Amino acid sequence: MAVAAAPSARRMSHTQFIELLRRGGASSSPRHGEVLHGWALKSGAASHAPVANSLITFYSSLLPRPLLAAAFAVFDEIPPLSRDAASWNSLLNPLSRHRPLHALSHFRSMLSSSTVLPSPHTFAAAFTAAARAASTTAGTAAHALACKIPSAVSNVYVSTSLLNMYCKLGIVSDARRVFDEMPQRNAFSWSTMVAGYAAEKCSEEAFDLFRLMLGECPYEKSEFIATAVLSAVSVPLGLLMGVQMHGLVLKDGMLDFVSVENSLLTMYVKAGCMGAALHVFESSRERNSITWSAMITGYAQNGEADSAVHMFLHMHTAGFAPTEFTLVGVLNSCSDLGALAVGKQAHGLMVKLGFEVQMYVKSALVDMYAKCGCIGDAKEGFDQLYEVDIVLWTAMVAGHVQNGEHEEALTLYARMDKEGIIPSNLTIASVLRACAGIAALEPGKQLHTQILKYGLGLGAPVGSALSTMYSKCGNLEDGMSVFRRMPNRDVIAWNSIISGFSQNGCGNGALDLFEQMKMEGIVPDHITFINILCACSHMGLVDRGWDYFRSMTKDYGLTPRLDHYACMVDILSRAGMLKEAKDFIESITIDHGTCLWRIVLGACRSLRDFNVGAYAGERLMELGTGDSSAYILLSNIYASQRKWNDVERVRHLMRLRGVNKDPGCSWVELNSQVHVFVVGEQQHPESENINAELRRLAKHVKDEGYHPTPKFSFNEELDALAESHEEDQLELISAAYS
DNA sequence: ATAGGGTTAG
Repeated sequence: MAVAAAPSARRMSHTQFIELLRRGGASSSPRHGEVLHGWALKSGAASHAPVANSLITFYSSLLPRPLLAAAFAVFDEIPPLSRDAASWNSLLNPLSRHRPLHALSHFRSMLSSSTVLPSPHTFAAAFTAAARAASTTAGTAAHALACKIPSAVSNVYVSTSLLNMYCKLGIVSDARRVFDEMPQRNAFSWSTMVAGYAAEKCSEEAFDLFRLMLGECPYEKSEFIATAVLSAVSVPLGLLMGVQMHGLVLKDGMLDFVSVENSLLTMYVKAGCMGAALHVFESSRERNSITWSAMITGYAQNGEADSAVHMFLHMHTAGFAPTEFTLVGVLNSCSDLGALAVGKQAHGLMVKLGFEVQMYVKSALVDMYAKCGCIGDAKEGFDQLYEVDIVLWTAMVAGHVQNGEHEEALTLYARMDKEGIIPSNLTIASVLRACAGIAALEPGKQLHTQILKYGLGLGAPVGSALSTMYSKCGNLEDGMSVFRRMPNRDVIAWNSIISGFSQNGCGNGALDLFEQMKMEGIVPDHITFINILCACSHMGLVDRGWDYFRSMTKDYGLTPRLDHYACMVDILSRAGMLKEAKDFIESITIDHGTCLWRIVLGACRSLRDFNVGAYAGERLMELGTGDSSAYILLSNIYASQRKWNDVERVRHLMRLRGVNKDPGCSWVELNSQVHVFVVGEQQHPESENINAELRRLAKHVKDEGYHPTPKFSFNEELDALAESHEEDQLELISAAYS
């Protein structure tokens, strides 16, 4: 190393020293500085401010990690009276980036040192520190001080830093005031202000400011401002502005920047336009891991989980290593799809790449195992953790809820509570869903008091979950009163209350609420239409059902999903329009599996329509359904027509496919004791008394004039099994005991 | 002589 040659070093001037120190830049080895540092100490040059300041800068700009401790040591070695403003500033600047709180105390020491005055550089760094430390107090104090020094606030560097500070503190109105009062602006100032709007999701302000810039100083546009505007308009309703931005960046050749392309792609993802996103993706000249992540999480978040998984595999083939974002995206999709195999593959990659330690990646993993039904694996991952954070607790609780293990979710929550873990709003929402799932009003009310205790308020998702809990417990009035008190009612909140009305037999109320929702400017989504169509089904409103079904696509651009088709089939079937239901199903182009035919078959049973019934049943046989009741219903239809060959064929098919009927089961909780009843079993110690009481009730019902519809079955045993699927339990009881 | 603003997109 030429630097270390002592004789020449001894004769070195300070200027030469600084030049040598700067030579390698940030990529120098620490050793390079240490040698020069040693010389500076020996020769006494280290007490000269310019030399020491350069050393501080050297140490603190080393990559990949600055040596802040060494920089501090150099600062401490300068005799206090020899320290100039640059000595303080050269340390303050890196601290503001890497140790913002430390930077703030360094700034205070500088102010009280009384040997130097703060310079514009000082304020630029102090504002950055306050921004990074998220300290509004320190930031506004520094701003007040800077106002006393005219040269500071008029400086474009300083005022841009101040602007950035207010943006990062989330006080965008003050940021705009700083921006408007700036004597001079450059590309940084414009993009910082727009990024501030973007962070607050002020799409229109960001877009307008960008257009203002294009008019005033088009030469200042940069890829940074383009990405900032695109990020600002990346909201569900930002598509119109987003498309205009697409035109602008295309015209300006900005798409050569992969960052701009990625932002554009993300804009389409957030607008739910995966087709357009895919188009951008496919026509991109350059891709990086962010491009892939954006597509994968985009598919995951837009409910196209299989495309997400496909994209993930495609990424792998293209030779890109997964990132934590792609893994989380693919894990979330595996959760939705129940795709355990791919999920395990992602788990393997996670371990290999060392992402497993990141809390939110691990949460996604636990969540995936929980939702794929491997609650044991989920629990294992969960229990292995040294310190479980609230996100993971919530993932586990939500996993139980998702798996239908509502009691387990409540138990886990009780454990959390006992261990003194403070729940988040998401935890509470999940536990409320568990309560709603089992109509557990008491625990639900206790959660309501906890919401008050922790001051969680009725925002998303707590308010909606609470309202749903009350409605599902049959307490529609409380559901409605929670809904009324929610500060911001989003589409989910409206969906909750609409489904509450619909499920509690208030179909008209549900439809009124739907109109009210639209008047308040809330855009209905897929779920809204499921609720509305269900309400129509309950009320037998065929024409209105069709109107809503069409409106969904025509007015809101929503593609009907299986659930919507199922609701329509249900509406037609309940109204006795079985032929229409059949034709409707056969006009559907999406894969609808077995559920639509099963609805028709069920309806044919109560409407005694054997032709459509047999037709639907045969479709189910072709599809190889594993639903035992379908075999029983079809065989009963043939039996009632005395088509014994067909009866035998269906029953043979059922045996051949190993389809078994899970016996119907119900349970009642009484004084904290759960009593279980299984069809065909007399296990309960009080069976005899219970049966006697049922016989008495059935007789009473009969005496009151209720006569159950005669069944068309020939096989009572099979029919009783099919019956246990149906809602009308009373019919079974009276048939069995009359 | 030495010290300065924004690291965007998942």
